[in-house]
Amino acid sequence: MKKTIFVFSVLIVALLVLFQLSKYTYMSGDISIEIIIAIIAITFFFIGAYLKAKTTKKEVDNPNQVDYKKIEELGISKREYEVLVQISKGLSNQEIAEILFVSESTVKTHVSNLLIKLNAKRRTQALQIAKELQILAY
Amino acid sequence: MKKTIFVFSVLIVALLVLFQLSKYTYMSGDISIEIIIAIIAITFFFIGAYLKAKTTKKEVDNPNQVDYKKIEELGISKREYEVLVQISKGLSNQEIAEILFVSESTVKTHVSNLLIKLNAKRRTQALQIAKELQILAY
DNA sequence: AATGGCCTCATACTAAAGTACCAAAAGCAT
DNA sequence: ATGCTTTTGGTACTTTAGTATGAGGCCATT
Repeated sequence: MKKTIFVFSVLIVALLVLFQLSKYTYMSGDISIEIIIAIIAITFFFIGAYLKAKTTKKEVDNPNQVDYKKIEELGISKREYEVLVQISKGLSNQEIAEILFVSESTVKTHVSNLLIKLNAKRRTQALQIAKELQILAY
Repeated sequence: MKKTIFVFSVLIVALLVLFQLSKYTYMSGDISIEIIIAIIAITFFFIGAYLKAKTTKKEVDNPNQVDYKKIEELGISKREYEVLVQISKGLSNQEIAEILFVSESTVKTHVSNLLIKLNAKRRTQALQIAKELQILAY
């Protein structure tokens, strides 16, 4: 909200500056009216594009971002989360073990803890729940 | 591409029209220069916003849609796809069997065929590949 | 120094998942 | 009607996945 007010304030100031500038340059006869209008058009074209990008950015990013607070809330540890990420890549416990340089037993332990914390019965269900909770990026 | 050319053509024409309009109205003295500039600013502000929205829309929609052509290309049947959808919901073979009113054996057959067609070793990998191929919605 | 949380690993299970192979019924297009 | 694909289902088997339990090491906090 504060940002919105700031942006619009800047916009209004810019508009007023352009008014004065246009008057001055037109009076002095240095620059033709066409160029002034062109500059204004281009300027506001990019301002419009920029603001639209800003407002839509959150909608675009939101479903693709990880809610780290929720991970903490669920009591999921760093290592457990790493395992979860590997599961989402479709890897087996053995493959995850090799990537994380631990034994398959360790991976199984992490997976079991994950299933409990995510209240899931299977790893596929864990993935679905994790995505619903925005814990995993797509 | 064709759209882009069309849009920019319209933009240039609009700009030229505004040039002439500004000249005429300024000469006749009906409207002050400030109002002309304001109109141009507002107009191009919205044009910029509109174009930005157009270009980002595809990026937003794209990752959330199903590519049915690709499903056909892979030779995945209706029933097999139904099973794939249930897998993505985190269900077990037994649960899928109950939902689709078939035996667990049938589900296993479908899953095996799916894994071959998606070139996956596990159901979790099948999910990852399916999402990469945009066969599954998020 | 003791406590608690995390990571590690092992053993011994049980439960799913997945493979291979076969086969019959159903739906569909020529 | 005759192929063709899909769907269905079974048996027998192997491989992963997941549970339960215990235990040692590490590290930060108290």
